[in-house]
Amino acid sequence: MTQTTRRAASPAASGKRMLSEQIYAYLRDAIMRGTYAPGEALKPQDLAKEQGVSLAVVREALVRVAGEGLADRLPNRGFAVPAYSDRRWQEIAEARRTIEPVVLRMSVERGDIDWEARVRAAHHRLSRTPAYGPEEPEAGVYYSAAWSEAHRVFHRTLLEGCGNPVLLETFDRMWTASELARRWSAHRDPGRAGADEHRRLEEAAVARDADAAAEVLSQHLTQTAAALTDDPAEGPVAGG
Amino acid sequence: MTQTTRRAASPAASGKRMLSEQIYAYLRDAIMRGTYAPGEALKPQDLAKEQGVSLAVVREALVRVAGEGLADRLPNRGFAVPAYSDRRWQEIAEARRTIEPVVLRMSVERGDIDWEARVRAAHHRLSRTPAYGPEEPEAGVYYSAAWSEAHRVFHRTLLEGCGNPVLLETFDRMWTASELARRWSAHRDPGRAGADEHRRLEEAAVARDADAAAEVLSQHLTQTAAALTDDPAEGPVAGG
DNA sequence: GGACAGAAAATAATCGATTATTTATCGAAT
DNA sequence: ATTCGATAAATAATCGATTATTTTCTGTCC
Repeated sequence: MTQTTRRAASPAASGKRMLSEQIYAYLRDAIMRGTYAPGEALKPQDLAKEQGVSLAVVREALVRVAGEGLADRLPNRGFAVPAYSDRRWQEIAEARRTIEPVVLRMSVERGDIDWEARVRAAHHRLSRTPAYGPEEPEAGVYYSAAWSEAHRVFHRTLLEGCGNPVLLETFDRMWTASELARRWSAHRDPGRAGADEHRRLEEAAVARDADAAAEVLSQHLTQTAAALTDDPAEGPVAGG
Repeated sequence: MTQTTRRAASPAASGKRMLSEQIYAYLRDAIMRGTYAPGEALKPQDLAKEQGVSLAVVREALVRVAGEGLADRLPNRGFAVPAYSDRRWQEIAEARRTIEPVVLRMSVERGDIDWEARVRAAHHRLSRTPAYGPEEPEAGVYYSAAWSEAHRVFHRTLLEGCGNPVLLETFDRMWTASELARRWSAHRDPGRAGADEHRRLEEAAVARDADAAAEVLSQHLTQTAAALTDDPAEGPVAGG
């Protein structure tokens, strides 16, 4: 609490030294990592004591988290980790299948050399990052944090050629929802990632084959969804 | 302040009697209506005194509003009405052109009879609602609140046949951003609405002509963007 | 006359405590 | 034994005040 002129307590905290920001980041990360079970109540008092801050900052962080869809809010009943149904996950997956191929097509048509280079770099990093790090095998954690981030960056980079921040914000939102829902999906598949599809995505992108890229992405997303809904043996695809 | 057991102060306030909710609704409406100039600071103290509540509730409302993109937030510098550039508006318009026709196609292919009926109802209401009500001619207000709402409902209803809440949330978000950016766009066009295009949209939808519907919507959005960027004389289209 | 340092004012961020609502507990009546 | 109702505990929502940061207003020095 008494943060009298505390400077850069968190690592690499250059510009933002706002207490609520830290708590927000903590909550977001904790929920995404599966620290709290779905449906579990997020009690401001417990969090405040646990994090050593006042109720106000916890509350502000919770409001932000809820605004992003990472927490449900019931009037006079507080906040809770959202309990995504399989149906919900399918809706998110369908939304991604609907939007991302179109954006990817735009990206391939517009992206410049720098974009191509970044796609190559992102794919390289993804392909060389082990999906399962030597991390502690907590419940609900299926991929290393490094791989999850590399995965996200690759998919985002693919779309960044479109040059439209609004569309990229839409991607970010859906990716977050997708990752959260996937974590708690009933039929989650801890199988290996779709490395081959990622490779084909990269190739189609730098080859400027918009149709092929869009098609591969569409299949990739479809298989991902199928792998989580049906029997895992059917589609050994895990990536998003 | 002293809200000792205040019951249903606001009209039709049945379920939600949360102070922060009211302030949130007020702020959202005020910003969308253009009550505050773009770039203007939203000072919690002033708002708190003005609305008769404490800082905490104003702060919570501001955090929510900022999360929706209806306010900018600068660390240690408070909140402010976002100052959208024309470039920003074009990005939003492009995002809508990219996504909405695809969703409309899906909607036309999936919508049931009930959806058809609601499309007809929404269009009827829109076509019979005067765009310019006898409201006080405040600065920045170009359409009556009733018409704006009917307009939004019509466009949303067109897409609701898709049956995917995630895609509809995306629409809601973009519509909000679009309306806000349009209000403060440099080249705003107070001309009459694209009533004819709305009629053609309705026809194509209930006729189950997905291609035509998507094409008309794409043109509609393109013309709307063009009308605000170029000389207003070029494209006398105002609707979204 | 302009730039700079320092004090003063304004505003943002945070805190501790109060009030209101919901949830849990317990006992009486059927 | 179960349901209903009142009380007690827990938790959410709100408030008033405190602390920290930024901005504004000086007056001085060059």
